[in-house]
Amino acid sequence: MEPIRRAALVKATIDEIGQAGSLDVTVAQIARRAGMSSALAHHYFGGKDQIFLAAMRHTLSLYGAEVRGALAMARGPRARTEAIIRAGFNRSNFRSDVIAAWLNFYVLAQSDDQARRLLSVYQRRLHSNLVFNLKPLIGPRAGEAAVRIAGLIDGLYLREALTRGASLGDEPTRQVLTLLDHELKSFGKDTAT
Amino acid sequence: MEPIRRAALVKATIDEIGQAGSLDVTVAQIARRAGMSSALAHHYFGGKDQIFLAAMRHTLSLYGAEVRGALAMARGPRARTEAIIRAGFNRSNFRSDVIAAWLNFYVLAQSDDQARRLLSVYQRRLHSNLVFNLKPLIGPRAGEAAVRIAGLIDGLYLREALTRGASLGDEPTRQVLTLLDHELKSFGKDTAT
DNA sequence: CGTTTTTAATTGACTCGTCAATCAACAAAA
DNA sequence: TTTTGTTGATTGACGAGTCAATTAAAAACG
Repeated sequence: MEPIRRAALVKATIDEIGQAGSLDVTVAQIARRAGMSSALAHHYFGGKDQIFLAAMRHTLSLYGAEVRGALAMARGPRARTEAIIRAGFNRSNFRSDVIAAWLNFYVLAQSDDQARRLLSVYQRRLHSNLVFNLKPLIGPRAGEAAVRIAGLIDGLYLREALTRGASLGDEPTRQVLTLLDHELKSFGKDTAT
Repeated sequence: MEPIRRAALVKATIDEIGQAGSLDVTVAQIARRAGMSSALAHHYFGGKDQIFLAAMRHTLSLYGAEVRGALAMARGPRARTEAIIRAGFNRSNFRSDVIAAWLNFYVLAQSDDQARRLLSVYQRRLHSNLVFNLKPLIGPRAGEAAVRIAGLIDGLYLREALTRGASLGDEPTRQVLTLLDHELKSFGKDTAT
């Protein structure tokens, strides 16, 4: 029973946060949505914070899986870089519950050490994935280029996530791919330090 | 008295949110920090939400003033673009209370219409400031370039804001300026479409 | 100028609701 | 009968918002 209940609670937590837009949801709401009493939620998770963290971990691990999946499909460094970029702007990342999870994750990361560590794991993974695939293309400039590409992914995701109604799909992806082209073309031009 | 009290409450709200990292602060806490009773806070603002919105507006208007100030100092489109970029990474924007304000602002913008509108005003202002100054430099490509520059500003700000300890100052600025160089240099290269 | 009336500022005490967490008790499987 | 799953009821604390009552300032009046 335990794993089933835990999974149901995690799912319910994500849904509830998505609907509220914030972490301001009660254990009772979560438990009700998961079809059990609030006492049981406490029994399995110990407290509200732990439920939240489990839900965050779950959302992040889904994103990680997506990136890994996209990477597995692509052949060659250029295609793999593109795959990483496209994964970030997948439709699934713009479901309102996923958006809510990320934004509240950022808020939480200010004060909660576990959240910050979790976040930095995913940031580092994105960065090193980019560097690994950019290196064969542009060599030592891969590091800096990766910072820009990752930054642009984050920034455009944020804008897109907060602009209701105007989400026309792959415009952000196009923008990042254009940046990628810039980075590739300008390779070797001014190698001054 | 009224304007003084309102200002004190706004200030106290920003400080309190900064310390908590979230909007999870009580009216009583805010009022105490502002040196008055919670009843008075309700008297002047009507409710918690309105206090929050006033605090957000205040933070955002400070940022707006900063950008305007930086713009006034700069001569020529290139320098003005640079000024906008530098303003975004000003030390003042990385005070913990300002970071907290922005992150919680994003969270609020998901569900609160006033917050979303306020946010989009500032996004549009940034965008049109960039376009206006990029146009003399790169013509019709200014629009797309502005999206990328603004996106990178947002993304790198986010990273920097959430990376405690590793804030070494002007690295994000450098990255965005490098992007700006890319955008300027690649003008006219592939004018396809 | 002194007195009365009006208005603004201010609060302590209170209401009503909510919520996290606990626990004792019940059910059901092993 | 021991372990696991489950809940209703309860507790203790806290918090937003209200209100009647108090003081202080200002305006109107004679």
